[in-house]
Amino acid sequence: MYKILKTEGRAKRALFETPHGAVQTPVFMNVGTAAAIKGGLSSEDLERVKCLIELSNTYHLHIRPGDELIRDLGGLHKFMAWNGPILTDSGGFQIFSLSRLRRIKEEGVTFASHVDGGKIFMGPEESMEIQSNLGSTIAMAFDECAHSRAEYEYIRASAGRTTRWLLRCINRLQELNAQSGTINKSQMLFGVNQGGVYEDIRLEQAEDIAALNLDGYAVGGLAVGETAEEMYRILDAVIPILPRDKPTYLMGVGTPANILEAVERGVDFFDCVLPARNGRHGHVYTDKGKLNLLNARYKRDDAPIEEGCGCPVCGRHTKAYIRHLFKAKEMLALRLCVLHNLYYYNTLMGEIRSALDENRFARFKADKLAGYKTEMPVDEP
RNA sequence: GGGCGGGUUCCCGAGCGGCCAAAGGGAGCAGACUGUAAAUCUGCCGUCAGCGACUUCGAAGGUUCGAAUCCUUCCCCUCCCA
Repeated sequence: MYKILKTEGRAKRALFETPHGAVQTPVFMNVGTAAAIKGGLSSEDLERVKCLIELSNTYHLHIRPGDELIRDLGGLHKFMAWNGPILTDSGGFQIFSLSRLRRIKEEGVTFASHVDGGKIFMGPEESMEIQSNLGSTIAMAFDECAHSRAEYEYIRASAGRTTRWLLRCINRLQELNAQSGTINKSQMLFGVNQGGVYEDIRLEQAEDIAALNLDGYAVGGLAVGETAEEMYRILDAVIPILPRDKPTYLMGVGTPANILEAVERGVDFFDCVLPARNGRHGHVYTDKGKLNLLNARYKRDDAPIEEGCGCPVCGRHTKAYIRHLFKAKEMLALRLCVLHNLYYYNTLMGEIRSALDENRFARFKADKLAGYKTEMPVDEP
């Protein structure tokens, strides 16, 4: 299922086979939380920007339109007309991001729906049932993504609970996969490492879940307030503990620089809202750094976002035009920038894979990072 | 020709003796955004190098310790009546 093709230091170049197609890693998962890429992209656009795997969210689809409805309509793949692999996030992140609207207990979490304020209970079993109804390729274990500034004792308790929840996820998903009527009977499960910025908690929790023979292992709770250096430190400590013969997934990360650093440390899967959100906000990625197309300096710039870029946008449109679209509040502006950014990310991953294939990743990474400092605005390394 | 209501900082628009460089929008400029409550949020936005000074509220005079706010004249705009 997961086959390492090449390694360079701790970096892995692998092939992950799924019932919905093979995924070449390292890979960036394109985030379509509510079964759509924000900015007005369709599943057809995902193909155009070379997306290899899409990510949707359990919590959002459970609230609207409802996972049972999606199951009745044939599952998420059919619903959104995307035949490639889909990973569904468990709803765990919402425990963190809807912090004022929830209560956490051992059984699970009670949320207030951000849509209508109604109470929603979700525990490991509920999350698995929802993800089973969605029929995604990979289900994520229901975890708690605590804030990195949380107290040690809280993080310790939270990480322990995440491990106990994982055991319940495994059991429930096994049952669901065995049921008749289940859309994807070979739905896979990734567990999540937690522990904030505390290495001892991280390591202990990682050892606990590493013993569970999951389909993959995620590192969660990073890029949520700590510095990039702390994040890399945690990765340095945790990744070696996780099974090397299983894919690893750094949840919610990150900037191109973050991804390069994490690949070097052995991460296979990434996902991040940045390319889509920044695109909607007029920020676009290039090999020279991130550009803010809203800036007045692009008013008369008749060059594409990036010279030589093969995306559906750069061959046709200029920065001046896209800036005008933003100023005129045309939704095309958002769409064009998201298309470019996703293409940029997916292409970056392709370049990373080629570099690993040819054993020149270290050099590639150094060159790329140096390039990001060329233009004025650059993401935090 | 008579009458009503008006002219406020780039635009719209509040203010109607001191707490007014002047509310609020818009535009403009810049910043933020990392498992998406996010086509969002924040800051700046008369001039000068300052929490200080200077120049502004159609124009010119005047009243007052003090005026965008009151008075006089003038210029312009809207609407109504002839």
